Amino acid sequence: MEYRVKGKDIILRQPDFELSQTLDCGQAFRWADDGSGTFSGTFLNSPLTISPLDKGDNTFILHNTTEDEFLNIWYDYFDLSTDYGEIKRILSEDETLSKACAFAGGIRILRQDSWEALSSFIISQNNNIPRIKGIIGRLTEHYGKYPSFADMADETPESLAFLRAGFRAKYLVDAVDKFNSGTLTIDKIKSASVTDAGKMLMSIKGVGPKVCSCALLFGFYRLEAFPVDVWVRRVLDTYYPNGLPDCTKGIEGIAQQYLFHYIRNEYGKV
DNA sequence: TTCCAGGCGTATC
DNA sequence: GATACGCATGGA
Repeated sequence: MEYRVKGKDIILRQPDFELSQTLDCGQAFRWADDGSGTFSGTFLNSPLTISPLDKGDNTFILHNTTEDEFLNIWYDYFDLSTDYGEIKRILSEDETLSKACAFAGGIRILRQDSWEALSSFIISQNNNIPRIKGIIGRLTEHYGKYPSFADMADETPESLAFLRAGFRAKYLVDAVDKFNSGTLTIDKIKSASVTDAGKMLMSIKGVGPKVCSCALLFGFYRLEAFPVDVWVRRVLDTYYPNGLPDCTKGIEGIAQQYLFHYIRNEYGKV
């Protein structure tokens, strides 16, 4: 990772990073491509627009930000301290993963806000990505930002009807209530073992193994969490009937992202 | 019209 | 513990 300040922008050189693969691959739902490959989005209360500058040189422009904001927010959010080149070398011991890494080598795991990731993946269940984005878009438009669980304390399934989230609204309300009552806290989940953290998350109605592992991976940066959805189920059935290869140990979640992107392409449905 | 989408709760055996 | 089924919504 190298960067320099240029006026109001930051010029970033970062290999193993591709914007659409990272920002529009189903791990986050609030980044929008303007049609030219420039993405705009928000983390916590900080907005950002980021563009590819020179694909061959792995350079990007972070528009209208400061060096402080880059180092304190975006450096962590884009997981720039992690060497994905090394991770891909490790995973590429396996033939299928080697292909997946080659196909989608620009994926990075975003270090998202825990509550946003958890609530987003509650919304994601038995749903498709365009509609997930629509529901989350209505939620953020309504609140003028992504609401915290405290912001949503008075919501009921009925008051959330405007989301058109269907049966998921009551699950969102249950999550909101459990955090506002202190039955669950983000800090406790963060500091627990991955097993205990999973149990806490699955005490929420509407959070089963899949939503739980997505929340752990994308909202709590637990790289060993391995979400199994219909797509990954196809990968496992096709390539790994006897389980994941040893090279994925500890970084199953990253492997999952490469495989998820790869299999969706194989089926011609990206 | 029917099927499906980054699943899960519930009933039933 | 496994399996079947319903669930809100909307695009294909």
